Amino acid sequence: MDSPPSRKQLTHDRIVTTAARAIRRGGFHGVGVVDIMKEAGLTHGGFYAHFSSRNALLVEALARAGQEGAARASKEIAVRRKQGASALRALVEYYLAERHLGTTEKMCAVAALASEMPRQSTEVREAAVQRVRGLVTLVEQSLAADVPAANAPVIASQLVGALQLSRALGNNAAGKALLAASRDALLAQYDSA
Amino acid sequence: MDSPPSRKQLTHDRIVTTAARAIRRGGFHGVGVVDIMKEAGLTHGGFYAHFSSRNALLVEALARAGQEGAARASKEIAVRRKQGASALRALVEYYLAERHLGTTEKMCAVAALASEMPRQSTEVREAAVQRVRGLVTLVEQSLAADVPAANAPVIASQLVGALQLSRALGNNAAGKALLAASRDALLAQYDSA
DNA sequence: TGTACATCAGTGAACGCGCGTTCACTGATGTAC
DNA sequence: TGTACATCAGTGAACGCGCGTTCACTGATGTAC
Repeated sequence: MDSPPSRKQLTHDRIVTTAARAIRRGGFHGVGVVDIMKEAGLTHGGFYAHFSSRNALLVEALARAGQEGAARASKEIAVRRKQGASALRALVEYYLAERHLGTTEKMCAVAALASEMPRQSTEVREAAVQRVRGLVTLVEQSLAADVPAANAPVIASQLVGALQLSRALGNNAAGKALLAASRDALLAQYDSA
Repeated sequence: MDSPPSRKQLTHDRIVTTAARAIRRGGFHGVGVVDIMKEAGLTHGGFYAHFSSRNALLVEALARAGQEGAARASKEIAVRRKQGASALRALVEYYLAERHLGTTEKMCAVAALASEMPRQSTEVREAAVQRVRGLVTLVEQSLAADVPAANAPVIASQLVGALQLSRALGNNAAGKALLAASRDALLAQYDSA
């Protein structure tokens, strides 16, 4: 069924992957068509053979950022689980790791973009809603059996809020302290172990 | 000591107030010099008699947004306290009110701008840190005597995260449900009453 | 109290620049015979 | 297997537009005498 991807599909993919990182790094407004094409090793002229508009790229980039973020989270959670952590502890310690104070481009799109989401076009906002849902699902899957699933959206909010506020404080003692305090609070409340 | 404000000071103030609302409505990138001046009833040419750059306005606007937000919060909290709510309940019910799903321009600058803060210039980021600190202080002042002040940053994160995620979900049932769940979770944990 | 002048806040045209978008073209890939 | 042609992905120059910023000017305010 899957024919091997054409050259064009490969290029399209590369542009989307590049954009998925660029928006998490620089925000929706932060990187332009020219920069993304350059970063993907192309000239900007070919852009509209792949996307009907910049907006269309943003939609695809958000979806890609979600896939990448989920895949990375699963991997990192698996590593921590093998070391004996509960699923929730694994998620919390991964998500609120100090490393994420400085790097946003490979992390959660929701944490990177949340406050800009309501200001986007309809299509981008719809893609953003899917990202929020995806994050909530990820949390849900990490809850211990005795924690009701209804807590997942609240925990997701806490994760996002904590990462954003600590990033706003900076990659320094203040930021790290807030991360640590948030990890402790979440684990004390929801980690039965 | 305070001489009456000059005409120029009054105009300056009006521009800053306009900008403080504009950035919460449209984000740091969302509104330009021309729009802000127009909204303040002026032409854009006079801008640089008041500010050395757009960036300098952003710094002042953030500070103003903080003052306005704090004043509004105090007022709203006082109203709820008079009706018998605890300080924390008053804060939580004010901050996570459904009304704030649709309106950002008079609400908390941190919730409106958090994910954009790390991408700003040094001066704007410094002003942003002050806004985060201000929010934490507001929370701290609302904690019951038996709740350690160390919880304030975590609670602030939860407030910001919940408001942002529910705004991202939209001004609809999904958004309202997340707000309500977050209010309940915060009050169950920290409101001793 | 009235006039002459200096100061000053705000105007509006203009600038350079970067953005999203378009398009005629090129050079490579693939197909027909 | 080789040649002739069609298809197609990507190039690079150009566009209109809006942005932040500059500046010569105007009209109002305030001061000196």
